[in-house]
Amino acid sequence: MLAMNRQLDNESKGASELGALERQVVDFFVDGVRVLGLPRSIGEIYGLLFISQEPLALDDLVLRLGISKGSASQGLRALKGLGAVREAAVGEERRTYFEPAVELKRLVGGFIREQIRPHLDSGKVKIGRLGEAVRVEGNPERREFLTERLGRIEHWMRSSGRVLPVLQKLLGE
Amino acid sequence: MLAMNRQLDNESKGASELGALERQVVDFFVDGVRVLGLPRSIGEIYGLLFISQEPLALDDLVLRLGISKGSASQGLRALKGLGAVREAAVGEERRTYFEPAVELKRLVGGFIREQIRPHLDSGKVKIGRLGEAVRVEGNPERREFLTERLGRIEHWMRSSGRVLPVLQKLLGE
DNA sequence: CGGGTTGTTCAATCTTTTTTGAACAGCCCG
DNA sequence: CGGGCTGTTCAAAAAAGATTGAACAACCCG
Repeated sequence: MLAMNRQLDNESKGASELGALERQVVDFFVDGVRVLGLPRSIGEIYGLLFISQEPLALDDLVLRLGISKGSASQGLRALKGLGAVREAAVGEERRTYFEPAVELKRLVGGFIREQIRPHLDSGKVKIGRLGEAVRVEGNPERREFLTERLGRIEHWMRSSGRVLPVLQKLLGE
Repeated sequence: MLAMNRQLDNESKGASELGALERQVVDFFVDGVRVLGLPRSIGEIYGLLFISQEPLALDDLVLRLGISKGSASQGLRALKGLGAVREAAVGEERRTYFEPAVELKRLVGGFIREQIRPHLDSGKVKIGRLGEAVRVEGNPERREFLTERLGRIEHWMRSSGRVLPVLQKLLGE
C-alpha cells in the first residue's frame, strides 16, 4: 500500500523525472565512470544515490532514471563489488535500500582491487610464460634484446604494484 | 619495384605473420591498453614496435599486424599524441619509421596529460556550474546536504590533482 | 498452498566504438 | 606536368559492449 502510494505519486506528480540539479550530478558521474571504463548506467546509479538524501531501492532507480530493472540490478551488483554502494538499514521494509560510499579512499580502494589488481596479476602470469619463449630464442643478439625488453616490462609491473598502496594512502587524505 | 619484392616476399615467405613470441607480446599490450580504455589496434601497434629491434614504418605495421592503413595511421597518431611512440631517424628513406618510448615515466606522463587532465578539468567546470544551482536551492536542509556533497566532490578533485604529480614522480623510478 | 512483491538472469536488441577501404592530398623526381 | 609512393580522412561496415524485458527464482504472509 505504501509502495502503491509511492508509485502513484511518481506517475502523477512526475517525481520520477530528475530535477535539473540531479540531472547535472548524474551526468557528472556518468562522465566520471566512463573515464574508468565503466558503463553509463553505473554512473547514473551512483550519481543518483550520491545526490539523494535518503537511501534508494532498486525500483526507485528504475523509476527515476528510466532504466530497466536488469540494468539497475546489474549496476548495483557491480557497485557493491566495488564497495561504492552499501545496503542501508531502513525500517521494516522488505526491499533493500542502498546508499553510496562517499570516502574517496574506499572508492579508489575498490577500483584498484576489482579492476587494476586482477589485470596486473594476469599480466604477471603472461610475462612469466614469455620468459620461457625468450630463453629458447636461438639468435644471441635477439635474445639479449628480448631479455632487456622483458625485463623492462617486469620492472613496470613491479613499479605499478608498489605505487598502488601509496596512491591509496595519499587519497585517504 | 622494391616495394613489390617486399610484398612478394611477405606473401610467399609468410614474413608478414607474427611469430609466437611476438603474438604473445602484442596480446599483452592489447590487454594493457584495453584497461586504459584505448582500442585494440593501439595496443597491437605499440606491442609490435616494442618487441621489434628495428623501427617500423606504417606499411610494416599494416603488413605484419594485418590491420588496415587507416587503423595504422590513426593508431600512430594517437600513440604520438601520448608520447608513446616517436619518429626514428632512419637512413635516406622517404617514409617515416617509428620506435616506441619505453620509459614508464614518459608513458604515464602522456596518459595523464592526454586522458586524465582533460577530464579533471572539464569536471571542475561542471562542478563550478553546480555550485550555482545549489545556492538557489530553497529548502535549507536540502541546501546544506547538497553543499556537503558538492564540497566532497571538490575535495576529491583537489586530491586527485595533487596525486598525479606524485604518481609521475614515483613511476619515474 | 497461492498471490503478491523483490530481485536476478540472460538471450535478443540496441548503441557506441572501432575498423575498414576507397578517395584523395602532398611530395618527390624524372 | 605525370606517375609512383606515403600517409590521411571519413563514410560505411563490422565488432564490441550495454541495455532491455520477459521468464523465473526466492521469499513472505495470509
